[in-house]
Amino acid sequence: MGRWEPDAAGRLQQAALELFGQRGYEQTTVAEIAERAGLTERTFFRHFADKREVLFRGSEELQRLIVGGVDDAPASATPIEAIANGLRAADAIFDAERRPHSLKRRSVIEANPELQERELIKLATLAAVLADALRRRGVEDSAARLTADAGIAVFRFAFERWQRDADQRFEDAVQDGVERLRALARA
Amino acid sequence: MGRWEPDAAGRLQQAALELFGQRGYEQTTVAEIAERAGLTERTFFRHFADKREVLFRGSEELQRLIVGGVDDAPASATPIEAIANGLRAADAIFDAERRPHSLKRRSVIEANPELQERELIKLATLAAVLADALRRRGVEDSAARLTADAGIAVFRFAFERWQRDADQRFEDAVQDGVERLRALARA
DNA sequence: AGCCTGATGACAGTCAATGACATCAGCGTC
DNA sequence: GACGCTGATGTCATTGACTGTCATCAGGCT
Repeated sequence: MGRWEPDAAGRLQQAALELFGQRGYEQTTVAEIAERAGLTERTFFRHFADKREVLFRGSEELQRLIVGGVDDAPASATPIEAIANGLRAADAIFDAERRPHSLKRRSVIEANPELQERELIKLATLAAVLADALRRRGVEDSAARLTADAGIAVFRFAFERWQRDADQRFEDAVQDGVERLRALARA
Repeated sequence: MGRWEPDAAGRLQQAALELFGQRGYEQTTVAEIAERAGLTERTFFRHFADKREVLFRGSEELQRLIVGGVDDAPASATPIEAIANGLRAADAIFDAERRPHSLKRRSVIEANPELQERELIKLATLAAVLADALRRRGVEDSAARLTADAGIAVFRFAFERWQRDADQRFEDAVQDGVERLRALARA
């Protein structure tokens, strides 16, 4: 056993989510979060760049997973199919166990514009790396950007469905989202 | 003549833009901006909700203008045509005179993630009110949202073109953007 | 045993943001 | 023309996010 309790970042995230849920984001100070996690305020800022980031822990991993899924798509896949393949890979993260945590997180973010800003820039970053992944597959630049943006729309659709329906698999929600997008494009 | 120099908000915005351009956004304090404008820090926060907002002055007016243009579109216009009509109305704001200011502003925002976050949420808000405007025209909900998002893509395209080419009229850039979108949807 | 490393604590400092109260030119009112 | 009201501003105090710097110290390496 180590010198300190393990998983400091995880404890901070858990403490933050609980306090944000109880008192609200703005009414919770970083010092309070740190105290609940058995750490100091200074240590909080060693694990997270700012107060908001504690709610976006793991977003880099999600991004890696999705981009990896795009890269792994067969060469024969069309751009939107490659994106769908990437999004389906996120199924490994969005499992049933994670749902309660995800729902709490969502309600905190929805109650706070500052946090929505952060969420938007995370999605914009994801769009940018998805476009890069498509370009690596030989997709022309503007088509890559547009398809990546459409992929984000599908992601949001699927994520919302997965959160709403208890027994909706994320993978299937992605599939439905892509089909729905195709229908809209046809109309 | 009034008791104070006129247009306090405008002076603050001008001072902020100059200082951000010289020293950078983070290296400039609100007190410095206020001092250059001949005001106090406290007064800055009476005109702007936070330090970032000083760079987004007039975004409500832009929004009103665009939504007004959508509302004014003939009933026979398709959703995307109505959106285009709205975006063209922004031509009244994006004139040649405004370009230098707009370019400085852009370079400041591009250098700072915090400011990009704010820009993203402004665009998301615009998308939301555009979708509302379409629903008022009787467009079904999900189509309204999708078309509004597409409209934002056209806005970004047109804005970028208008900033790059000195003698590109914003109105024309919008038209090109819509045509380009149509071509992509056809492919 | 001695040294190094990396995660943490302690402490001081800056600056964004807010609340409370004071000021005072210009305005209309009587 | 004094009188009081209004609204934009100034002054002061405070909180809390974030940063820089140095100290601490268990565990691993030699």
